[in-house]
Amino acid sequence: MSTELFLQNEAKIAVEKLYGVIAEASQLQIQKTRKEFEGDYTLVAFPLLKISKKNPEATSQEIGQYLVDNCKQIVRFNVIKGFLNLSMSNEYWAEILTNISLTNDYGFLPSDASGRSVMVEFSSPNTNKPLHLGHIRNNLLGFSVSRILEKNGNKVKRVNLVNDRGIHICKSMLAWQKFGNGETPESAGKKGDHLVGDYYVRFDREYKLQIEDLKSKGLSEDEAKAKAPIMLETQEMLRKWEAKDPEIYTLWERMNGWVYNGFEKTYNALGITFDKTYYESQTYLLGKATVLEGLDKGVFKRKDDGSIWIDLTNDGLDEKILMRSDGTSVYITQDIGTAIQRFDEHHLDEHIYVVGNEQEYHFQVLKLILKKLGYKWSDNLFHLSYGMVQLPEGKMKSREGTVVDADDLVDEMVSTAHDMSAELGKLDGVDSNDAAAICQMVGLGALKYFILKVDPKKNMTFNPRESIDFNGNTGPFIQYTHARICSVLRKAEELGINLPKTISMQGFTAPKEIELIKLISEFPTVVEQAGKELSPSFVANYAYELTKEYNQFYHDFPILKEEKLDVQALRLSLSKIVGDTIRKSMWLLGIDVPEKM
RNA sequence: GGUCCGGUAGCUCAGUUGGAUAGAGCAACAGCCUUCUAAGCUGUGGGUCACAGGUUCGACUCCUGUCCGGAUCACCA
Repeated sequence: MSTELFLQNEAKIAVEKLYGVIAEASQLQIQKTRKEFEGDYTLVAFPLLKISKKNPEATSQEIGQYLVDNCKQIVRFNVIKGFLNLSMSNEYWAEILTNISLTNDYGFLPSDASGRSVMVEFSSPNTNKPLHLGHIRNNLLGFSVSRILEKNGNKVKRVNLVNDRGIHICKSMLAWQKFGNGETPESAGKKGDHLVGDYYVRFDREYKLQIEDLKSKGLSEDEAKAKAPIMLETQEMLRKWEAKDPEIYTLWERMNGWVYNGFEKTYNALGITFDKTYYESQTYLLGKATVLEGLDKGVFKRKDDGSIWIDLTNDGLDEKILMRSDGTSVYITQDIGTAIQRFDEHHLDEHIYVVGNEQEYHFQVLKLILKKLGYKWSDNLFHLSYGMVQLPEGKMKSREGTVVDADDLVDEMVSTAHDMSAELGKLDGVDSNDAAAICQMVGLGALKYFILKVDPKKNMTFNPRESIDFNGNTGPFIQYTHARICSVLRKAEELGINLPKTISMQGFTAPKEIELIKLISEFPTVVEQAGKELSPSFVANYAYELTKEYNQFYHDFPILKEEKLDVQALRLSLSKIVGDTIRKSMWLLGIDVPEKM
């Protein structure tokens, strides 16, 4: 039980004994005491005035006195205005710390604890261009949220839905066919996803030229766009693909294969894995039967041209098309089918889609349609909608070449980590393999932390130069502190100093130690909160706060050099547990921590 | 135009059932390594929490309106 809950209970008893009224939980507000006042936790008196019928000071005074007299864990109190500040006993904190050190994976629940099964879909790349900064946010969020949900006691399945078909895929195929001269990733010395991306850009260039050409011949913009020969050819290619034309199909498989090899490298570099990968080419026909069923049930209606629609105007939305007049399906048709299939096959309790906020409307519609079709689980579909990543100059635009490429960015972060480590002399005498591993960890740590510390739903600005920071509120700062702690623990072992089994209250010498225990004891609540809100930023900000607090402690107090043994024991235990908590927090973010750096 | 999201220090961000004098980092300046890792620690300066009303003992937080920015409302995905 957290200290907040404990105190809330004690305060409830106090209020009942003193005033004969059982207070509501909402009237018993416990919060951490602000640093400038003495005390650990604070009871806010204002909501209780109606019960006590006394002024804030008198009410606080009475409750404080009662608690000190009747609760051995509370040893002191002071009242400032309407705030009752309570101090817990050293024995209480020693016991908390002992319990934490004896608890396996403190703050983490086993994955069957909730009995719930959750699917998280994220990444969902197109196979016509390489991953960029926007995908990085998506991948990091999806992966971290999966881990957070797992440690909240859920069974989690990470899935990727690859958009491997459609007109945009044909564009890069056609451009390669026309202008590629048989170029391959090997012959070009390029990652496959980058090579294919180049042809996607090439298509666009060609397309624009043809549009201009047609316009100069008197066609309107729209006509030119529709009649450009290269576009007509692409549409023809898509028809052939759908008819499984052998030549087109082979080309498609070949080029997608290049892209998958490229993606795999990027995922590996980022440390991202999936339990299952779905391909749209295998799922895009799903949902059609459901749409026809819905038509029979009268949930949908058919227009004169044969297209099928749902009218959502009564729900504050618009009309939405579900099947084209030629009988082909649109994007949402597939999502309807996929969702039904996944809930049937995997007995899911929840499904989370990690997709950018530009698709909020889409998921709103999807949930509503499934609800109208009678699927009760539609309430358990969540769109984890995250904001855009912008550059200082504004939005990234692939056509203007302002996108930040994922591979380039990772490389740049790692090489900066390398430069900085070398400059600081951190790599002196370190084995070159170890050094490379450390720089990898640090560079990626900087990038991942930078992105995950921001509330997912907010847009964020990424400055390629300034964002590569390794001091202050950054991943490397947290990693560094972990390495420091490891160093202390190594030294302790060398000196034959063992970690104590239980912590003695005599060891407390400073409020800083209690401050640290307080923070560590909040870890389970942080994990829970992050899971509830699907927000890794809670964990990131917590890790930073804990780290900062520990560094102050480390700076001000000797650990191994402390001569009083019970004090030394406490500080060593505390260091160990802080290190563990940092590592676990960072693990939840998908960030590795080094033992040396 | 309708709907949704955001606006907090020069910059990047915290601030969660409404609580005390709104916090960090970066950048700037000034200190601290014969002592467990200085990628650290300490200090200084920096704010009309977009604006105006309202609710209340108390509002960055809740409500209404206005302004600004973004997203979205395709027989695209």
